[in-house]
Amino acid sequence: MKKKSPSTVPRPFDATVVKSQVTDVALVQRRREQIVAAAVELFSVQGFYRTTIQEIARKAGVSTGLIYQYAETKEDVLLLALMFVMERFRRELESSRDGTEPLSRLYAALDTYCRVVDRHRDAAVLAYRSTMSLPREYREYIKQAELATNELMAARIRACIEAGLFRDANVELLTYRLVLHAHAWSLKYWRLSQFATIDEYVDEGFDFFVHALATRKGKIQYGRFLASRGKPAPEPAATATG
Amino acid sequence: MKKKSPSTVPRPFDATVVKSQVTDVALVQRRREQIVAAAVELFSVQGFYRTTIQEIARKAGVSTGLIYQYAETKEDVLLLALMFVMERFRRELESSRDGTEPLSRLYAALDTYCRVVDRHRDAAVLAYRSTMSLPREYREYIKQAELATNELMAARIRACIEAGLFRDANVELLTYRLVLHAHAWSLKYWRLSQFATIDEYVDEGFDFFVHALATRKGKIQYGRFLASRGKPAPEPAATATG
Amino acid sequence: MKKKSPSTVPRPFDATVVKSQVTDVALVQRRREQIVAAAVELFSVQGFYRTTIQEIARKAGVSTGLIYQYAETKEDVLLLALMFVMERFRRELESSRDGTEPLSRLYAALDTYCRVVDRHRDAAVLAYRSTMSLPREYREYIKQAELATNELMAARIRACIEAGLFRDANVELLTYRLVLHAHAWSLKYWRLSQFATIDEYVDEGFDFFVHALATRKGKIQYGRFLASRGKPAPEPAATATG
Amino acid sequence: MKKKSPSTVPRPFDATVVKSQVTDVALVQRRREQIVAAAVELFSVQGFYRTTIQEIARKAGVSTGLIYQYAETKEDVLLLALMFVMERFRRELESSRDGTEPLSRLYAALDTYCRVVDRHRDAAVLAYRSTMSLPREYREYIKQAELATNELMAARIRACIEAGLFRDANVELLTYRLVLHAHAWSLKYWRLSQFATIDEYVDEGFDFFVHALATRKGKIQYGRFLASRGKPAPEPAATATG
DNA sequence: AATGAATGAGAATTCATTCAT
DNA sequence: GATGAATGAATTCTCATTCAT
Repeated sequence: MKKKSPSTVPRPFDATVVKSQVTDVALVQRRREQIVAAAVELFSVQGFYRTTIQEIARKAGVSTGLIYQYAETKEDVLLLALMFVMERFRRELESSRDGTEPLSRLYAALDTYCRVVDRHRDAAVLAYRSTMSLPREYREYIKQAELATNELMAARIRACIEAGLFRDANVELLTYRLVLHAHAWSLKYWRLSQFATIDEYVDEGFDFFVHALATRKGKIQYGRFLASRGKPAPEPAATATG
Repeated sequence: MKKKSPSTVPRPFDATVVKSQVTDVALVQRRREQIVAAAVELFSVQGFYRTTIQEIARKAGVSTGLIYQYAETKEDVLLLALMFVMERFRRELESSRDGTEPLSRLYAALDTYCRVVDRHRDAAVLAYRSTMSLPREYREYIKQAELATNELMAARIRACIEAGLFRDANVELLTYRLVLHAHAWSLKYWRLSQFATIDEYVDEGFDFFVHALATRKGKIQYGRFLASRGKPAPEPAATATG
Repeated sequence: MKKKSPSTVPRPFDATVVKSQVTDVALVQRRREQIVAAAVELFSVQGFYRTTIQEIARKAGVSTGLIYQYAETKEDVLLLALMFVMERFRRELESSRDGTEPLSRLYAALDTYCRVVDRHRDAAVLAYRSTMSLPREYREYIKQAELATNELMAARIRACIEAGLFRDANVELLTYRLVLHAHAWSLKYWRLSQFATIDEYVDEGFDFFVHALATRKGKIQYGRFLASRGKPAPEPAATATG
Repeated sequence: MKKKSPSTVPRPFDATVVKSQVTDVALVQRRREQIVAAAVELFSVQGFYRTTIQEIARKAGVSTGLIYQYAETKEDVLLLALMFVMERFRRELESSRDGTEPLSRLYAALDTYCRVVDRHRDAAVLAYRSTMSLPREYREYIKQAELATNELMAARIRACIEAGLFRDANVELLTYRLVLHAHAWSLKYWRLSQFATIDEYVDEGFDFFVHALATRKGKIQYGRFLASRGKPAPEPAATATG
């Protein structure tokens, strides 16, 4: 899923941590995509343990034996599936449209994250449910991948603080606040979707976040941001503080 | 765990939805406690599928056959275990010390919730990981139980709004915000615990929440609240808005 | 197969080295006999790897699962089978009729050994073929059992030397000479049986052994021994030396 | 390994009984040597069933597909391996230095045999362990090869008898006695090597054999033989008969 | 001729569930 | 009511063999 790094330390999303008996790199890539696509779908719907290798093979249109040429154990397939899911999240997040204004850039990140989660709700839940099914050592890869993804969000929060839009606070905790806002959409979709569309959910979350953190300067900027989106401008709470 | 309800609609935490071959109510209660205690521990550590009925029996000090006198399937045991966990959460939450000032009461609820989660981190994660292992019909029970518990939190948020301390907002979404703040402590403990103690985590979360929602009146009240706890009073953000 | 020894060091033929999930000692004994009887027959005819647990179960008249209640792995079943075979050899050897004259006693031992091997030729070959299929640690048990059995033979050789009937020599090597004489009957039965009956094979082997080792006194005694069996007395070779 | 015989009855060591898809005789010879060398080593160490065709291919530096161009089944590879082992034994035995004195010639044969076995202990054991893994029809080839090899030993025993050095006896049984003496060194190496070096083992075996069979003339000759080797001349037992 | 990816039948092992005692 | 031995369907993983390139 990534070209082999010359470094010997496996990086997040580096699928080479799973050994393959097949040597042709391009083929490995292609076959694993095939297998993982089937696996993600089945794992997401049925869970890891209720899904058999036979089912994955059938859905992927290959033989059971073939799967074991590209992964050593069923847990390996899970790891590849989780890596694939997280890699997709990170890639889509990375490509989120990039303005220059810190507040818009943060909004864009949250918006993208929530929409990716919304589009792949099953897959997002999968990560929560199945990490425990991995061998302990594999879980570290997943954690590293999570941290790497979080960093994309953290950088934008930091930019807001540095621009004097947000008061100083623990960026790590703030990051998890936003990340979990996105995740929660999949984890508690059955309930949250009764009260908000994904659009509203994103806006509400961002609004809440800004209200809690914005400096005076930040609030002004937020007003402009809302106006630029054709929104009713300064929110009640903002005025309540004035 | 509750006397049988005459109604045919099972209520949250009503363990009678799981059928038992044994008729003696008190005995059923006692035996199930024994079984569930073992199950919760094993499920929490190993997950549902990695845990066998034989193991549960051994740890509970009973025979495998006995378990099937008090539950019809392994999934039943999981349901009982999850109900037990959620019931414990609800009970502890219900008993959280009850002042009269709405802000303190809300703080107390969040504080209690976070501490229960902290004390039973494995069990808290269990609910996230294992719900999918339940038959679809059983999941409804769990959702109902979750909603019932959430209501305890929702009521206190509502009180703050009604007292004019918080601006008006969607209480359901706000509730999940606080609930997930508590849950996140177990879900992401490996990371969050690097940046905060449980004490700090609770305070930071509450502070964030109040900042985002408090009216002018609410802010004043919050200042008093902090003072009463011997805290440096108005937080930076509060002053930033002044 | 033996009552549990109070000692913690497992002794040869001590079947308790194989763990059983069933606790009832008598039942374990009975079931294992059932399983091992089937296993020995199948292993002997088809070899270890060509025999499946399913086949053993079917022939033993039990379910496949049951076998795994009494042995942890297929290799365990092999160990039990080999132990059973060696134990039977040792038991039959131990009970070989016991005269007082050293030479007759040695003859009786060789005779018994060869006849046991003859009666269970397949089983005897099994020990040679299948020891390598055992985990390395298990092979030690088999070696110990072999040594324990050999000792029965060694003692009788030693008695002949002490009685001045045999010249002094390395008893260990001599023991293997006789033991292999017996084993060879099963290993090379296809050929040896073309040239001798089991009766002739035993006599020829003993005669050869005595000729190679007997002192003058030993030869006289051997003549008496042959006479007592109604044999033509002093053999050609004996006279050839006179 | 031999030119094809016009006869339809395959002769021992005739590798053409195994069909090859490749027609170039020299190439078949070369490739099979490559494959068999790897196979013998792996079979010897791990046994037939624990060794995979893939492993053999890897060790031989060829592809798995190639092996199936030179052998039709895995059993074919085993047959080739066993033939190779026995052929090597026979060849080395055949080339054992050839004096004129019958006793020395017999000694040379035993000595050579034991040393070949010692040098290739694993391979020697392989023949015992794996013959059963062959299809019934193939076992005949192995038996024929064994007989052909034995004949080299038998001829020398016969020479001793014809020279009046040994008393008359069943040459077939005597041959197996010597052959098994050599084989035992590999079969029971773990024990025998505790009591003798290979040098001592050969001498002890020959001495035992001569003592059991030598006529008066043979004993004199044996004394000379020992002297020629710088040994203490007539052994105790020899004098005991004088 | 050589390669090595693909196949799929087969085997060991597990474990929820039953049931005779 | 309690026990725990027995069952056998289900699942993961292996590997001899084939075949397109």
